[in-house]
Formats: sequence, structure tokens, C-alpha cells
Amino acid sequence: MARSKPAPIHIPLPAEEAAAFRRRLHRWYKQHSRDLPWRTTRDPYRILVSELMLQQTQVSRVLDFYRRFLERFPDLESLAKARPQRVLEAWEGLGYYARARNLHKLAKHVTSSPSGIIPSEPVELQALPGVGAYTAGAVASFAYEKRAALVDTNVARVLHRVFAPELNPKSGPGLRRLWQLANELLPRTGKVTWTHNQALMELGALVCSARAPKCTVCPVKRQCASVERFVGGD
DNA sequence: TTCCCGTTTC
DNA sequence: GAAACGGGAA
Repeated sequence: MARSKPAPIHIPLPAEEAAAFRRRLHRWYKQHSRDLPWRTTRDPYRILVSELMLQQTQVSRVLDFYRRFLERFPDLESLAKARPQRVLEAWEGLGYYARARNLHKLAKHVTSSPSGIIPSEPVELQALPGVGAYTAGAVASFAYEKRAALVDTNVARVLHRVFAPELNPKSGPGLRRLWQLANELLPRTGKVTWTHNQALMELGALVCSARAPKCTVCPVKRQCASVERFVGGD
């Protein structure tokens, strides 16, 4: 009989450590966050468009496309009614055109559904074309201010380095553990969770970068299990 | 798990 | 010119 590996035992994150992490992260975000257009809206459609665009392109290049796309298709209905060719044109230059097709499909799907609105629950969101675990969490949190976790590569890198350097973040179990960590770290309310999630991603993008992390200016370096590895160290 | 896709990095 | 990237899907 096939024997499965014993599940690793994980001590839950001490409440005090989680709280300290949230507090430091929050303070840092208030001072250092960038002004981005999708951070001033709670329109699920606009959040969705931004998330899909950002999946494969850096912020600086998305900005222009985002603005133009929303001018042509200001809401789900206008997008749903559009010809496929027009949607692809608006996406032209961004690459990964399957995302544009998925977004169009999603718009038609949702507008013809009974409610006609983009769902707010991660499980329902994930059933939509082109929406996986990350995007589902992002829309729930950033559009509906739900108390939902999200893990993209930025967040995965931060949590991996700070709390679980021994983990293989690429493996299935490793990724599941990171989602678990992300959940344990969530603030109490959905409103604060919005900021918390934005801050996690911003830290990963601006400080805890993949190549040369700027540990010296990191707000959570005191509790990071990987600082030594990156500052001067071996 | 492996594949996919256009861009970026090595 | 290969390999990595980063999400989703098969």
C-alpha cells in the first residue's frame, strides 16, 4: 500500500508576531505606496481589468492600456456587447491575448447571468474564465473589501522569506502553506485587509524584490528569517 | 504535474 | 538564443 509522507506539523504563527508584522507593514505602506488608478476604485470590473493586465505586464506599461481600455469599454455591459475583434484591438501590444478573450467571455457570461454582477466570493469568482485563486482573492479583497487572502509571486516571495525560508514555494504543499500563512496573517476586518493585501504586494514589488532585495530599508527586517542571507552575508 | 504564452533577462 | 517569468488551465 502506498504510504504518504507524514504531513509536516506547523506551529501556528504566534499572534504577537503576526500583529507586529501587520503593524509594520501597514505603517510602511502608508508612507511608500504608489498612486495607482486601480487603487482609487472599488468597481469590480475595473479591478478585474487591472488584475488581468497586471498578470503579465509591469505597472508602467499597463497604465496606458488600462486607461484606454476603460475608455473604450467603461463597464461590463459595453465589453460584453463588443465584437471580439474590437476587444483584441484594445489589448493589442499587451500580449497574452488569451487573457483578453477570457475577459470578454467573462463579461458575456456575467452579464447574462441572473444577478448580472461580478461575484464577491472567491469560490464563485474562481469559476469564471481566466480567474484563478490569486485573481479571485484580489477581486474579493480589492473590489468588495472582503477579508480574503491572496498569494501572487510577490506575496509568495515575501511570506516565504520572512516566515518559511525552508519551504519550496514552487511545490504544491509549499504553495498551500503560503496560502495558509497568508490567511493567518489577515487583519480582523475586510477594510483593513484591503490595505494589508495591497501592502504585501507593494512590499514584494518595491523592497522584497526577486533579484536584489532592499533589506536595509525593509519594515519587517527585524522579524525576517532571511535577512542575513541577503545583507552582505554568504 | 506539465503546458501555455509574449516579454524580459541571462 | 535559451531560459525564466507568472498566472491559469489541462
